[in-house]
Amino acid sequence: MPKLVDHEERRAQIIDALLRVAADTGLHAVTMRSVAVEAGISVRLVQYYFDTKEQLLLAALDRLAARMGERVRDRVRRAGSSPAPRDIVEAVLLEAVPTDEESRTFHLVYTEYAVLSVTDPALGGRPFLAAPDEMEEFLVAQLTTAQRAGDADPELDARQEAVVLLAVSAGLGLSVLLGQRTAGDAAAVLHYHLGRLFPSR
Amino acid sequence: MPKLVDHEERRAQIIDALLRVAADTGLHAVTMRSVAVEAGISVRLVQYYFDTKEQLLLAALDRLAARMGERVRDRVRRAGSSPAPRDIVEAVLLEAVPTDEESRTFHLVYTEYAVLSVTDPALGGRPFLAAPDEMEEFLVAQLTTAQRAGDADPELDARQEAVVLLAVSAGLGLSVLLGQRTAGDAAAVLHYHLGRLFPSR
DNA sequence: TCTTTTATGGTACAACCATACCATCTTGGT
DNA sequence: ACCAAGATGGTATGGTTGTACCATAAAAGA
Repeated sequence: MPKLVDHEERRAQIIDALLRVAADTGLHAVTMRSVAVEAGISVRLVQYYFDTKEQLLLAALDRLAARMGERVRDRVRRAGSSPAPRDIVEAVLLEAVPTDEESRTFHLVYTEYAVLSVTDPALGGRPFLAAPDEMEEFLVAQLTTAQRAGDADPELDARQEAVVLLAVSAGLGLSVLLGQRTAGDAAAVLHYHLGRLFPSR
Repeated sequence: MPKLVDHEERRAQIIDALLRVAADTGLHAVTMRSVAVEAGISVRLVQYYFDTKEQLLLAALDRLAARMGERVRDRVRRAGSSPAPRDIVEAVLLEAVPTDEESRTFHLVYTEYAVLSVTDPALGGRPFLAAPDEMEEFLVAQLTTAQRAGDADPELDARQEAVVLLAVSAGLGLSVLLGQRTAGDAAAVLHYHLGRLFPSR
């Protein structure tokens, strides 16, 4: 065997190029050529590591979803020393608001994929379903914990409130992406809403 | 002068064809040819009524935004006989949840445009800004009215709550579009949340 | 009836796209 | 030292897209 190239590393490098292209010229501008140019390699190589464009797009989506999962888990872990449900919930939901550049890229491209999946059958079953469901269960658990601990009104319907929380963070994140609101404003609104859910005492 | 053709009607017919194509094969599948086929006319005619593709897309976006404005105003008018702010707010926000097929088409295509506008400079300034701002002011007004009438907790920050409402309805609408939730569920969640904002007594 | 304007069809063209194919280095094993 | 296999470059091909161009039918005004 010849040259020794780490395939996974190469693939990651190409996918990162794709994400950069998608983030600043749109998912529709992602072509074999544009990705190759952005990655600084030849088109042939993109073909070599991802046989077809569809496979390239699917691989990029997988990486995106995995990376976003990591980011959320990191947030939970970092806020995990103080086990107050309110802090955990706020940390997790804040991940939906694009603050740093990486976050913005991820959410923009992810949203582009999500919208595309509505009409493109090839993206049909993808992780657009699983992740939100997990998240909903997680939020329900946190809310009921808080209720039992007396940190949240026991009259609340935890499941409905969880769905509201998910919708709020998605809506705020989208408005930030569209440039209607700054990330700071969105974070403040989220903070306010959580303040109503978890009365300080 | 010859044949007598109502230009506006023709243009509307073509734009409707575009919306149908965009709604069931995606905005990326909107091409001069696909629109012409869907409208049952020749490509040349599409060129004739909209000189360039960009102008066609912009005209379609304008029509879309206008039509959505109409729908919201209709809702307000229909719920307007009983002037309870809560009913008005619920009616308006429910418009963001795609129930009937026309509503689904509109919101899907509108969302596709909105996401596209992030990366496409030609869609830069468009109505993605104006409409939400108007809406925010409207909601603030309704909330403060309700507070003065004793129908809502005067402790609430009307502006923050308005932003939350906007985010909730956008988030719920998106989740319905993505097939994560039914329109009925989304409406129920919205109803629940409004129930918390406007205590029955 | 003739002409001028409008509405339409068809086609050609240059650019771009995904992909298939052919060739050429490079290097690990023998 | 050689060779087989992996890694890469270049190019050809068939299809699609937006748009420009050339034609013609139709009908309103003279």
